[in-house]
Formats: sequence, C-alpha cells, structure tokens
Amino acid sequence: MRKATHTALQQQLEPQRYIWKTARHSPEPEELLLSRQAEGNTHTRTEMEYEKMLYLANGSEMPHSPQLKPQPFQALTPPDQYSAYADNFDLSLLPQDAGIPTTVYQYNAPQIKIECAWDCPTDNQQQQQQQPAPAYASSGHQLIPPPAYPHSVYPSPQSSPLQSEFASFGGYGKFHGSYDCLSSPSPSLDASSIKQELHILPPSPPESNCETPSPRSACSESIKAEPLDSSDIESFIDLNALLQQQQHQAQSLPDTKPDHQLLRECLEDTTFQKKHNLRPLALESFIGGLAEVRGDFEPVISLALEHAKREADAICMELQISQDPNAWTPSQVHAWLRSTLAQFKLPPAANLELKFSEDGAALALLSEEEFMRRLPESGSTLHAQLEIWKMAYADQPNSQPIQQQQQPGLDLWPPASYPMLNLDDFNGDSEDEEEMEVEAAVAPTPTPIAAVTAAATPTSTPVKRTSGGRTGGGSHIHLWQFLKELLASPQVNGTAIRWIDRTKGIFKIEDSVRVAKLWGRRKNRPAMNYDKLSRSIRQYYKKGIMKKTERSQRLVYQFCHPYNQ
DNA sequence: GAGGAGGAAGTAG
DNA sequence: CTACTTCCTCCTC
Repeated sequence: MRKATHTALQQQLEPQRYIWKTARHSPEPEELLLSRQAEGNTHTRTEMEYEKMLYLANGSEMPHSPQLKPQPFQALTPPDQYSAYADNFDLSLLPQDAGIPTTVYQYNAPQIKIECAWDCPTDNQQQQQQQPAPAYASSGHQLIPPPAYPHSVYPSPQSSPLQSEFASFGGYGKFHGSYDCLSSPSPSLDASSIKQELHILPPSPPESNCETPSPRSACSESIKAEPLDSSDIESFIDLNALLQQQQHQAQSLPDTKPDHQLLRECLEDTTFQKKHNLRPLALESFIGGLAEVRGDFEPVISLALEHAKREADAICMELQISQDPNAWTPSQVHAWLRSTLAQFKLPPAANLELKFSEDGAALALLSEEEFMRRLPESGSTLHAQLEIWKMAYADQPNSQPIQQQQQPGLDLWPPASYPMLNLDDFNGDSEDEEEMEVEAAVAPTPTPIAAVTAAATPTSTPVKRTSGGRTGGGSHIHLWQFLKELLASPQVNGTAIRWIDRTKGIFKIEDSVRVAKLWGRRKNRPAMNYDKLSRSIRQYYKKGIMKKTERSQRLVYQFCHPYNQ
C-alpha cells in the first residue's frame, strides 16, 4: 500500500522538469528549455515538500503517515516527519471580499472567491455570509489565488512538449481535476504563475508580454515552470483541491454541514507560521519585484543545467556517444533520437534513418519547425531535448568542440574564435523569436573543421585564435565572421542573406534590416542599423577582407581571398 | 528614399 | 592599436 502510493507519487512527479519556453507565437525570445528529472531516491527538500503538498491537497494518504485522514482536523497533524505539512497554510491565502487585487494582470476577482469558483450551492454562500467573519478575513494579507490552468490549455503530452512538460510538473498537472470546475468566463492569471514567469522570463520588450491574443490572459500564454523553492511551495497550496475534497466529504456525510469547517480550522491554525518563521507572500513580490526576481534566474538555470547534464551523462554512457551533439555521427544521432523518443514515451518514428540523415552538427542546426515537419508528433520534444543537450554541453567549463568530419552543407567558417552559446543570449531583450532562433542556432554551433583548417594552414585564414572556442557571448566576433555564420546557416536565417556565387565569395544581403539587427544584438549594439553595418563592411575594402563586386549591385558584397574560402 | 562611398571622430577591448 | 561604431556628406539608382 505504502509502496504503491509512493510509486504513484513518483509517477506524478516524474518526469519533473523545469521548462521555460516562449510560446511560438509570442514575440518573446527564442525558447529556452531546461529540463530536469527527479529521481525517486534523490528528492531535494523542495521535492519532498512538494510531495507533501500533493498529499495534503489531494487529501490522499501520505506514505509515512497512514493515520492521516482528511478529518477531523487533528488528524492532519500526525506526529511524523510530514506533520508540518498541514501547517503549510497561510491564512492570507484565503479570499476575502475586501482587498482583493483586481487591477494587475486582469485579475478576475470572482474566480478567486471560493464559493463562486467552486460552484458551491447557493445556500453555502449565504451560510458563509451569515457566519461571523473568520479570522483570516481580517488578516490584511494579500490574496494568493489558486492556480488556474484548465485542462484544455494542456491537452496532451504529445500536443506540445512544453505544455506537456509543464503539465507533467506535478504542481500543475496533477491538479487538473480541481480546476476543471473552474468556469470563469473571463481570463485570469494566478499570482503564482505570475511569479514563476517573473522568475524565469528573460527581459522582454515592453510590449512583448501581452501582444498575443489569447482566450486566457495573454501573459499567461508564456507561462514558464521553474523549480520551486520552499517559499514558493508554501504559497502554492491548492485551496481549491482542499475545498473540493471537503465538498466530497460533505456529500458522503450528509450530516456534516458543508460550511468548510475543516478548511477553516486548517487555515486558522497558524502554528506553522510560528514554527517555520513564515511570512505571508505579498503580491508586491510578484508585481514589483521583477528586478529582484530576475536575480534568481541564473541559479535556477544552473540547477536545471546541472540536472540536464547528469541526465545527459547517463544517456551518453548508455549510448556510448559524446556529450556534444555536434560530435555525433548519423548513427549516433539515430540512437539518441530513439532513446529520447523512448524516454518521453513518444511514438517510435518510422524511417528514422531516412528522416534524419544528418550528423550531430547538422542536427543541431535544424529548427524546431524542421523537427516537427519530419516528426509531427515528437519533433518539438526532440528539438527541445536537443537544445537542452546543447546548452548542457556548452555550459561545461571544459567543453571543447570535438573535431569531426566536414559535412557538405556547412561552411568552413568562421575559424576557431566562434562564440559558444551563452545564456546571456537569452537575457537580452528580444522582439523577434525567429531572430533569437538564428542566434541560438548559429552562435552555439562551433565549426571545429575550421579550427582544423586553420591549424593545418595557418596562413590561409588570418584570424586570431582564441582558446576554448568561447568568447564570452560573441561580442568579439568580427563582422565578416558573423556574416559567414549567417551564410552558413541558410536553414536558420532564411533569406536574410544568401550566397550569390559561393566560389567567388559573392553574397547578397536580402534583408538588410534583419541582418543589421542580428549583428547589433550579437555585438550588444541596440542602435545598430544597416547604415552602420554597411560602413563596417566598407571598412573591409581597405583591409582586403572584402571588395566591391565587379558590377556594382545593391546589397551585394564579395569576400576577398582567402576569406571567400 | 534607400543604399553606396568615404571622411572623421569616438569607443571598447 | 584594432575593429568597429557613430555621424556625417555626397552621390547614384
């Protein structure tokens, strides 16, 4: 019994991943996905506490406290190690008619009123009104509304890996039943999710957050999950689930008055606050604390990356492949794809070898759209996982590009001073996720062939070499190198820039604005435009890096030898 | 008007 | 010092 319960819990929690990704239609930066799988016997404190909340919120029996029963209230505080869970209620979490914030994020006050949101009988409402105001009503604390993620938003694990992973993160996904009865006609956004988003989101352009129309709050479209720390968990108790549980009890026990007595008793008990020195979670921390919250971003990434690395290490050992996706051979790519499909219980792909003939380096350059085109059901998940692997590898301090065979579609350039993907890329403001995709796909892709070439023929490419292939975010990249990057990744940058005569090094900038913006972002020059970029290009005339084309054409430039190699 | 060419001064590593 | 960046004027298409 106890084992079975615990197994069920593990199933709930696993895979427990931390995902943050911008919705595809959002103007937010390109997706940044990090995942993490919790291991049953290595639960962190946060996970343990979260488990407890699951038990408490669902009214189910906790594995270590068989005597725990939904009622009476005293039973909620068994003398076992989980006993403190019943204390994890903050009275301020309760709704109150006065002081409900209604302005920010289009907060929908009626939805957070327990009686309304839970479709309780009218007499219950009347009863509530007639009863003396409970203690919490005068607490003056900010209200933390319950999570409001309707099922329909996360339809199935396959429909969107982000959504599914988000849903699989126990705190949201396992409370669906509780939220199904929410039928608010207007959008809402719970404060917990707001804080999560603030925690996770890179800085966004001012208008980017709410541009996208949505049946729910536009802001909530880009909800991100994150590893919750203990304070977050304590603010995350599902009152709705608890209330629903009590409703069920009321139905099964007709003699019991449906007056939420149990809940009230639970919530009036403040011993946990004293015991754990807890403070109510103020709404200001959600709304006004953006700057502070962002400060927590990097540790979260580090934590998630750490787990991603561990996960990747295990799979690398199992598959006998490099940790660097760029080093994979086609057969290793297939092995990784199959392993990932199995890991996520995705349908096995037929003709995998035919659909993915690339080696790892080429695979790493594929866009999510391309993955989804080849594997509609699982492409997005595979792409997301690959991004995680790339990030995990790029984050390794000693990660070195592994030399590999040259592949036909890839350019030899730029040489070894290529920047690796840097998390800073995701922190800058971004208004075009496609551009971020270009950067994410181009920047992190080392071209070790070039390093080999440069080493073999040191005079062939007059480029300074830097150690480790990392240049701290790409600010040291030369313009001609950057242009070669773009030219080498046509599948990513599309028609912004293209070769006219590859052998002569003649290329054309088709979208000058876009190229300039990409260049400006890479160099952290927000004011960059094509005028300036072209001036820099013209400086290359003197330096012998570029030259005017024989027949002058607009937006057409030519690399000099040996830069046109 | 957009883009090309180039001078000149400023900036950051 | 280098490699841009920024600003500018003039010219061409």
